[in-house]
Amino acid sequence: MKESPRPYHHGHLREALLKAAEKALESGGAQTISLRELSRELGVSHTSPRRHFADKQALLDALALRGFERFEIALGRAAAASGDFKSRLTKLTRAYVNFALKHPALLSLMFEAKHRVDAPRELLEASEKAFAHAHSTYAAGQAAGEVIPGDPWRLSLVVFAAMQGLMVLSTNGKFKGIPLDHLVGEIIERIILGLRPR
Amino acid sequence: MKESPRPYHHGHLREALLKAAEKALESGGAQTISLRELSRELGVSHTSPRRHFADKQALLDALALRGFERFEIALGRAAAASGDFKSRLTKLTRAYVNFALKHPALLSLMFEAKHRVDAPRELLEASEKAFAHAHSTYAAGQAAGEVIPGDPWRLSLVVFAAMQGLMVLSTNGKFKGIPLDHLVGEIIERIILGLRPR
DNA sequence: GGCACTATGTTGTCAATGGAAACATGCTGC
DNA sequence: GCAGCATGTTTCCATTGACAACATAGTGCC
Repeated sequence: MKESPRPYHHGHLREALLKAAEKALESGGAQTISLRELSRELGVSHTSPRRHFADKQALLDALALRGFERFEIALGRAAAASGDFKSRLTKLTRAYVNFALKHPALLSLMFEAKHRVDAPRELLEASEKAFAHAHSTYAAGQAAGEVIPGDPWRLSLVVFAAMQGLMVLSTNGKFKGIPLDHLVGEIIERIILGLRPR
Repeated sequence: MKESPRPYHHGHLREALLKAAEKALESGGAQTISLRELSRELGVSHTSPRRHFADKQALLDALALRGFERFEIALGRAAAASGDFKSRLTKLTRAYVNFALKHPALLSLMFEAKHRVDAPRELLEASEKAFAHAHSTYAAGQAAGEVIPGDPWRLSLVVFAAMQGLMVLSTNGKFKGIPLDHLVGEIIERIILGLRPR
């Protein structure tokens, strides 16, 4: 039955919808995603998405959730590197920036979804999990005496906030014509100076 | 004719639309703004907004532009304060955070609008103008020998990026239960240490 | 082996929306 | 006082998200 011209059941509709939605997201923002448009692309009827997502928002939330999962993986890989605090923090930060540059619309969607008052708990948890990698990197830095004492969450906030803000303040991956990539090192340098015990 | 039950011309429709749109924005996000809904509230026909805004996006852009203008005023007032670099930077940063906490949805809209590929030039200029206050604060700090030399734009980026990120990473005005207000001083402290000549 | 159950997709329909065109009204400058 | 223009209205259309009722197919149970 797999080869019949059009099997009644799509088979992987949920996956296919998410994939198509992400493509649409990257190429035109969350606003431009239309359930009917997606259905048309996939050759299914315009209401079939409802079997998998109660709501358009539910689809967007699912997209955000997968975003956090991939984000977590990317940060996790970077955090696993060895080296001193500075080099580890740099790796982590670059992973962050790379993700943000590769999936700008997705990242926006992720944080927007997280900030909705009725954000699903799953989403908040996925976000926590991803940022936990920063927490552990800081804790290791503290253990090695390279970082002042204090709540690692609060310390890590400084760098991540700076990176996140970097994205928002920049235009088209650049700030005043300078590629973000070049700025990462500089910013980390400044911040680490403020974190070093003295 | 001003007192007739319903004058044919509204008189301040553009202003009224912007005002109503901003109210809707603050209470439900840009998504929830509907031109027809706004028209109904104002008691005009559902197509009248088109006389003032070619497009829904045009209305949102106008909203963003006014946001940048008010933002610029707030930062300008803070930047005008006297004192040493740290106190001036703190004032500036608090102005930023206050604005962000008071108008979260507007701030998102502002940066989103600025990032659109076809963002109107006006918007970019308004954004530049607002952030120029940071530039001048840094330049003054350098002149007084309180800040390391270097392009003030790049230096100011660190603090503003951190603040902007703080907003994005926080949830409901708090980070790990700590009000953002309390974090501002801490973050500035860390960053200034990295900016101080040594 | 057959039959109910359930998951998945479809058809038909609705109200709301953004947008466009043609028209109405009233202000303003000559 | 009138011609032209700015502003608002009416009417219409295609698209959209959502809903209900129905169709199809795969699964488990006897």
